[in-house]
Amino acid sequence: MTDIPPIELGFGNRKPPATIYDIARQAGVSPSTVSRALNKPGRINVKTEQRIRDAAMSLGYRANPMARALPTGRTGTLGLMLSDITNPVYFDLIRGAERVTSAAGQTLVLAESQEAVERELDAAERLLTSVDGLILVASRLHDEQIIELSAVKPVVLVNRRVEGIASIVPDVVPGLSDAVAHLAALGHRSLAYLAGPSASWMNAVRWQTLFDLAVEAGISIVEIGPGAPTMAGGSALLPRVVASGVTAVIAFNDLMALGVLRSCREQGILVPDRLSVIGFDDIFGADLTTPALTTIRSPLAELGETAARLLSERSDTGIPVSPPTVFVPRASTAAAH
Amino acid sequence: MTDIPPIELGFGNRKPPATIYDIARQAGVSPSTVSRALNKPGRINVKTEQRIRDAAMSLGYRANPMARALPTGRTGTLGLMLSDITNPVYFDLIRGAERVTSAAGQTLVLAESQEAVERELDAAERLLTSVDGLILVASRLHDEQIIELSAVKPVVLVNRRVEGIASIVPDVVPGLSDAVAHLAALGHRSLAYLAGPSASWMNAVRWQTLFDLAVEAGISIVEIGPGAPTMAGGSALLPRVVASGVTAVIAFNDLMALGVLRSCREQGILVPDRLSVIGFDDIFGADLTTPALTTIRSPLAELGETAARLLSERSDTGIPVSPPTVFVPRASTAAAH
DNA sequence: GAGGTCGTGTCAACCGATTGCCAAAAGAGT
DNA sequence: ACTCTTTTGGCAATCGGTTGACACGACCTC
Repeated sequence: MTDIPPIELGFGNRKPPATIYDIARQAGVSPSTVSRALNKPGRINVKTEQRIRDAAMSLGYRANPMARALPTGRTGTLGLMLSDITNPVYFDLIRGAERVTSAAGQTLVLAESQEAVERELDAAERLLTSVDGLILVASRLHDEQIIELSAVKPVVLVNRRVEGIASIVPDVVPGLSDAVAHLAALGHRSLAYLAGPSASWMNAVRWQTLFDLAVEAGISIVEIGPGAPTMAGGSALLPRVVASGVTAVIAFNDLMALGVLRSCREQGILVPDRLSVIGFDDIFGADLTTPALTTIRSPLAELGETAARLLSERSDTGIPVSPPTVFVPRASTAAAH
Repeated sequence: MTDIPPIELGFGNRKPPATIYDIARQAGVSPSTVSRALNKPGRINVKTEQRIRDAAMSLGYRANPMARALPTGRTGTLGLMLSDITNPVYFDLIRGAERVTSAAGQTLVLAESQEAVERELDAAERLLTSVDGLILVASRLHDEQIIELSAVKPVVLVNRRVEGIASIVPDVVPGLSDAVAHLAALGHRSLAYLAGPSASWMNAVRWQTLFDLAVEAGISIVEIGPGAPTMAGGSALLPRVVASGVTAVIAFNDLMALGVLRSCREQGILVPDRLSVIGFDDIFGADLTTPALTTIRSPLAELGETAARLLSERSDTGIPVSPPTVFVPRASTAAAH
C-alpha cells in the first residue's frame, strides 16, 4: 500500500471521437443523410439506414451533445438546485429525479446553493445556459428572481410555491394532523415547534399548519427559533425548549430533531419519558437512533420524480400534484409525564 | 394547502439569451473583439474592453457553454461516477469534488452505475462526450475498459487502482492497524471480516491488509461474505458471524456494520458486550446509533477534492496522494468476554 | 522618409450536428 | 411515351463562440 506508481494522467494525444462525417465517408453518403438515418426513422431508405447504422456502430459513434445542442437549443440536461447536496433529506429526491432523467436518456446536473441567495442565483444563471430546465428545491430566491429565471428556461419548484410557476409541494396536513392527534392521545397539552430558516417557505407552511392543528386540538403551542436546519441548529435550541416547559417538540426537519435527541442524551434529559420529539422528512438515520425518531415522512422520491418528469416531458397539462406526508410513529414519543 | 393553482410551465415564447453578436452590435465592434475582450485580458484596448464589458453586463450576457465547447473541445464540466448516489458514503466525497469544481468555475455532473458494470460503462461513455474528465469512484469496470475510457478523456480513479491511470486511494493501514491494536488491547483473540462486493477492488485491499495485520498481531481471522454493501447485506451475514464464534467483527463499510448492529439488537445480541463491531468510512449516522459505531474514517472529502483538482488543473505532475484513514473508537467495541 | 515594430481590431474558417429546400431517381397513372 | 407524384439523398446555412492570419495606423529608429 505504500509504493505508489507516479501519477500519469496522460493528457494529450487522445483519439478524437467519431463524427457523422466519419460515418458518412465510411457509408458513402453525406453527413446530413447520416443525421437523418440516426434520428428520423423512416426518412431514409431502410437499406441505406442499416448501412449507416453499421458504420456508426463499427466506429463506436456517440453523438456530440454540444454540437447537437447548438442548433436545436436542447441540451438533454436537467438542472437540480439544492441548498446542500450532502443533506440526507435530499437523497431520495435526487435519486428520484435521477431515475426519471436517466430513463429519458437525459442527464441530471446538481448544483448547490449552500443556503445563500447570492450563490443560488449565480449557480442558477450559470446552469440555465446549459440545461433544458431547472428544478429548484426549497429555493431561497425571491419570487421575482424565480420568475425571471423561468422567463429563460422552464423552472419547476419543489417545496416552494410561486404564482405562475409549476411547483410540487407535499401536503403536510395528513402527516401533521396524525402527529398532533398522536400527541393529544398521549396526553400532551403543550407543544413547541422548532423553526427552521426564516427564508424557508416550507418552514412557514409547516409552522402555520401545525399552529392551526394544535389550536384546533386544544394543545398550547409555541414557536422556538429560527435555527439552522442542521443537528447543530437543533442542539442549540434545546435550552429554550426545556425552558418553555413543553412536553413535546416537533422540529422543522429530522436533522434538527436528531440534534435535540443528541443534546438530550448528553444532558440527561430522557426521551421520550421527559420530552417527546418528532422530526420531519424521515431521512436516512432517523430509525437508527436510540430512541428511534418519530417523524413525518415526506414523499421525497416522488417529489424528485414528478419534478423531473414535468420538465422532461414538458407536460404543463399535468394535474397538480401534492403527495401526502405520512406520520411515522417510532420510539421518541410517549405519554406525557 | 388544498386549493392548488393549475400548473403553468409556460413553455415557449422565452427571450433568447444575449450573444456576443448582440454585445458587438451594442458596443460597435466585431464579435471576435468581444470574445477576446472577455477572455484574453490585455489583448484589447482597456477602453474598448471596458465598453464591451459594460455592454455585456447591461445585456446580462452569459456565454453559451455549448457553443464554446464546440471549437475548443473543453466543456467546463467534470463527471463523477458513483455506484449509488444516495449512499451516505459518498456524501462528503461529492461535496469535496463539488467544492473544487465550482471554485474553478466548472460544473460537476453526477452519474450512477447502480453497481452494474453494464450501466456503468454506458453512463461513462455517454458522459465522456460532454465532460473534460471523469472521476470513477470504486469502479467495477474491468481494467481494460477503464484504460479505453482514459484514451478518450482524462480519467481519475478513486478507491481503485489501475496501471497507468491516476488514482487516489486512501491508505487503510493507519486506521486498520489502530483498530487491530485496539481490539488486541481489549483482549480479542478472534476476528471476522465482513466482506463487501467481490468486484470491489477496495474490498480486496481492506481484507488483505486486515488479514496481514491480524496475523501479525496473533489474532485469528476469518472472512465472511461477500455481501451487498448495504444494511441489508450486513444483517444477512450476522448468523454466520455468530456461528463463527468470533468476538469482534470489522465490516467492509459502515452500512454493513449498521445492519449488523440493528440485527444484533433485534436478536438480543449485546453490542459491545457480546460482540464488538467496527465499521469503515465513518458515514453520516455512524455516531447516531446506540451504541455509537466504532469505525475507521476514510478521508472522503479529501478524496473528492483531490480527484477533482487533478482533473480540473490537469496536473499530472502532482505527487501521489494517499491520505491516511483514521481509527475512530466509539461505543460499539469493548473488552472481549 | 524608408523600414521596422508594436498595438489593436476585423475577417473568415472552424467545431459537429440539424434542417429547409431542392434535385435526381423511381414509380404511378393515363 | 409523357407527365405527375413520391421517395431518397445532398447542398448549404445555421447555432455561438474561438482563433490564426492579417490589415491598418501609430510610433520608433536610423
